[in-house]
Amino acid sequence: MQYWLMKSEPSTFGIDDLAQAPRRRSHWDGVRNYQVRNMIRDDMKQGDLAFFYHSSCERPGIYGIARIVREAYPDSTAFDRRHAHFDPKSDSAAPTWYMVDVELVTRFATPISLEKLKANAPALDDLIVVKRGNRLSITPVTATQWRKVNALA
DNA sequence: GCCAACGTTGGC
DNA sequence: GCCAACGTTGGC
Repeated sequence: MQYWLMKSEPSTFGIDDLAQAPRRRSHWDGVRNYQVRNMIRDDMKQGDLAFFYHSSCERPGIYGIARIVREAYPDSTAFDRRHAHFDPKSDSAAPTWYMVDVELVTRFATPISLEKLKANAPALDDLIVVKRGNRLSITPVTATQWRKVNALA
């Protein structure tokens, strides 16, 4: 059982979208980075929990918790010529890109802003998302970090 | 809108 | 295999 942090732009897909999805479940598609691909394909397991982070928005921060309900399977949007995430190099016989399914667990009554996460240094210094220049849309979170962030919520 | 940071691409 | 150019991300 591992912990994660999953980033998304709320203008594209935010925690409200997940809350309104049927059974509060959705694909997490569009991963087009090899490091992230490897993590979701090789390390992410059913039952893992993840912080739902909003980026590129007015108040970046952690808005709630989601659970991995389906492990990695081929990301069909990579094969869809009309899709924004279409990847002509991806072969359906040997898929390059994978996605998982997530289910909303909790929406925080008060989101934990990036500002607040940073204010809790050094305890959360190593939380990858607060690091400058981090561009990975999914990052691992240690059990200690998980506990500390939850204590802030 | 700016810009730093980073991943990817492609010429050599 | 190197590395400059380019595109993207994401906070501010």
